[in-house]
Amino acid sequence: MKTSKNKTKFVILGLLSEEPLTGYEIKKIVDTRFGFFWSESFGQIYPELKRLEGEGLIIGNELLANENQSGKASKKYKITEIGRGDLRKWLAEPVEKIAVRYEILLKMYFSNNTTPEVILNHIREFQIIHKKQQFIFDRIEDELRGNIDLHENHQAILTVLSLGQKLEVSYVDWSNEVINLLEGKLKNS
Amino acid sequence: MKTSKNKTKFVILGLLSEEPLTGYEIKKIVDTRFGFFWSESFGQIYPELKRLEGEGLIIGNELLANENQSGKASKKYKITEIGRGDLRKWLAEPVEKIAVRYEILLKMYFSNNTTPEVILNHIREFQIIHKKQQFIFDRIEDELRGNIDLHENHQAILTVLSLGQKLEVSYVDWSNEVINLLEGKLKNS
DNA sequence: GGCGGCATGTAAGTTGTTACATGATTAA
DNA sequence: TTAATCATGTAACAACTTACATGCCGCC
Repeated sequence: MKTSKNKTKFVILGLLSEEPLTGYEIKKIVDTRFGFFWSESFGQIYPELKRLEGEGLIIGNELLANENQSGKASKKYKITEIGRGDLRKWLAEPVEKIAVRYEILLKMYFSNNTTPEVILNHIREFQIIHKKQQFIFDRIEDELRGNIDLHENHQAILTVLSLGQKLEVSYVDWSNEVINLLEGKLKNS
Repeated sequence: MKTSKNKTKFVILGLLSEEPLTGYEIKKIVDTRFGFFWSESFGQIYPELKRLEGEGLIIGNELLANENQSGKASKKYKITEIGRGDLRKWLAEPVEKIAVRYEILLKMYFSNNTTPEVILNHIREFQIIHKKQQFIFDRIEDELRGNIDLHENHQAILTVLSLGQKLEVSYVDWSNEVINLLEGKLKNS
């Protein structure tokens, strides 16, 4: 089974399977809810929405400027039955292996070419970012556990969040180890 | 400080900072040693080597077919002092935030649109892959700890590996949790 | 004789980012 | 009045993948 590329399509279909949305709203949801494991830009979303409408997988409904809360006309899309079919088919396809890029590990690997101080600063910065993210995730978890029926896919959201939390623990633990190691090295020199 | 894009450049400079290499060897090293946090294709490496040579950051040395172990002529590149300067400059620049794409979390998030069995199969597959990877990393660690002076950047390699190991633990733990949850759901239905 | 590994390279296509243009409303 | 938010869309570019062409050597 050949796996489908063009994941933007399925991000859109997946989000529209819950409720009708505009392109702008899709982008916002991807940024806030999927931020730690996915990203999409407007330059991908808008042309893709047009394409999917052309294929009959979604249908758009124009809203006049006075019908929504903004000053500009917008377009709310909803998924069709054909769209749901494509979504289900993709869900059953084999999962593509995770794709990651950690520039920090590249710099760590090549760290012989610079001073320990330079690397230490990077790791400290890294740790600050991930401690913050850890805090945010824990907040989100509290909120979700307090409102069990806010989303119909409540359990799925918690499961996704759970991997995010575990990864943040790994990042913070690892940076602690590296900071200790590098600080020890600096003291002995 | 604006961060440099075009990371292929620094992967090449970084690897050449240790020893002269051919394009083919660079690709092999990226695949085997950086595989879990980075990737480069031939289509990126070969044109980039040409460009870097044109800029005087590296210099290539042609080897005839009979001078190496293959049947084809090859080109060994080594880094210049200017190249080392660029590498050091990049090492001091702020680190770009990690970029990840977990298609499995997308499917998890949208799992309401399919059956628990479909998701369960994906998670089981995911777990098999990451248990294998965990085993491989532990092997590499044993090997490295047994040969302390194989590489001059020995400690850096262990540090990079350490994050890989922690991430694999997260993946395996998480998939265990999800498998238990979904199997429970299937029994109660 | 065929396959896998060594080895280089290009072309075409896809994917994704960034910047820009447009423009109304609301809050500081 | 100015910045932020809502909102859509395109153009240019940069990054990256995939397939292909070429060809020797050693092994089974």
